[in-house]
Amino acid sequence: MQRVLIVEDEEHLADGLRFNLEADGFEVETAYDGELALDKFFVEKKSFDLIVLDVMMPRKNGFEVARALREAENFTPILMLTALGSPEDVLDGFEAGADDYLPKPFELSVFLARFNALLRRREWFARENGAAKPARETEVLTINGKTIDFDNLELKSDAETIRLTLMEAKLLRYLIENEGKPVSRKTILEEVWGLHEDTDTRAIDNFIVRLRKYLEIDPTKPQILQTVRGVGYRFLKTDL
Amino acid sequence: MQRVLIVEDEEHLADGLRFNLEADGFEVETAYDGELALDKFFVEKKSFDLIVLDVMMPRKNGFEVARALREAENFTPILMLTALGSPEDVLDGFEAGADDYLPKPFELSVFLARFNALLRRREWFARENGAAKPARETEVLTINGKTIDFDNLELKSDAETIRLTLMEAKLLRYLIENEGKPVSRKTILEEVWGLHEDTDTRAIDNFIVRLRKYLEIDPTKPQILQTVRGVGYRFLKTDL
DNA sequence: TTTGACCGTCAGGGATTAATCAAAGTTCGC
DNA sequence: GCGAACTTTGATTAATCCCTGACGGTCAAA
Repeated sequence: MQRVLIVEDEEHLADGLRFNLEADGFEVETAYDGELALDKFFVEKKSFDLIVLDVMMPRKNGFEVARALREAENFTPILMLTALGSPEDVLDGFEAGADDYLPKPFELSVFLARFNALLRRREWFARENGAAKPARETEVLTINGKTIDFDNLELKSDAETIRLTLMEAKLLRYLIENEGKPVSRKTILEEVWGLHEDTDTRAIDNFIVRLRKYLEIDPTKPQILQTVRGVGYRFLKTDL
Repeated sequence: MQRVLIVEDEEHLADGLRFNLEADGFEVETAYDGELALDKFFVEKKSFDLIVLDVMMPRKNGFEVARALREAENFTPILMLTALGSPEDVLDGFEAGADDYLPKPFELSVFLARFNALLRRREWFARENGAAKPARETEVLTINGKTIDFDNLELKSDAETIRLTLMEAKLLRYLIENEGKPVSRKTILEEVWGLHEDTDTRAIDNFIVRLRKYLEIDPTKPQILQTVRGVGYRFLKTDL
């Protein structure tokens, strides 16, 4: 169970947040001013997964609390909560060590979204750091007995394995993503080549020819990479 | 140097952000729509420390890009940037996998604060976790009759024993860990050399040449350490 | 059937990227 | 500091991609 500390002097708001977070399965503690908050860490030696921290409080404000924690090498994620919404205040918050800064009043749903985003960031960093590298999601598609593997930039059949070049892969990938839908030459140039100018080129045709040789049973009778005259091309998945 | 990807179709805004981030010492790449952004990851095999992601873009919007990345187990922090500021839109953004959500128009200073907060979060998690690295399994691999022994940095065949240098071993191990998958030069420089800058160097090539001489039956026709033009290299295990 | 727009195809060249190798630089132990 | 082992640089050569542009074929409307 994840542990959360709410530091907020408005009891009503603190209780409201506690209620909602507990409903979501969090273990919640509250502190009604900055001094009490710091005591949780430095006197009671507690630790939390996240701190919800108000700025304007008696005795020690949120900025001071955040700074004190960071100075003490405590890097618990902080979601700062305050009525001060000017850019200067926001900057102060981040500068003090906040991870997010949410001006009051706020929608509960938005609060929860930001709250959860902060928590999930930890999970994600942990996964990124590769402790567990689960089986690689190989993004594959099979056409005419050929397996398209964008992860490895290759196209395998029983007989052979063809290596796709960068442009081949980009184009094919784009067409597949728009499967069934005709895509105009102009759009392809923009999306795949990044060309926004209106150039007359046979470049696309060339790649289509090559991709057809790779994929089609009979390249002269395209089933999968169809020409849509006057428009462009379309990828059509006939089987699986 | 930290690497940032800006995905934004308004060229003016993208250029402005690039200018400011580069001034702060970041290495910036831009993509002008969602498709091009995904290509950076899935085709060019690049990696970034942070993504600045616009929502409203042609062809593939920011929500879709974010979802696609998270589904592919890519957990690069995302700072979402958009004109859509209603609570529903914010929720959509976080639900798609964003780490922060900043409505346009925004003050540059606020953008930079949130941007930096996201990056520093990684540092902080790393510090929290100490140096918890998973124990390395001593795996022995045999290629073309040569046994690779990373423990002793040796490469044994019947005839001889080749001693691997540190860099040779690091590079080889990294390629083997990504067996079958092309790894970009940039990624190799980051993961093996620890260089985050964009240097033009032939250092990798040199080691590839050497490793090929060690491992390949015919170094002029690489079977195991293949070149993937425009991307980098890939280790391919042909037999056991 | 004619006509013009559109598409398929291919050879060749330009541009980019990689391989190679020698030489210089770096690091480390002694 | 010296020398050996290791790594990187830089210039040159080689490879490969991708685009250009021409030509011929095909399609559909008049």
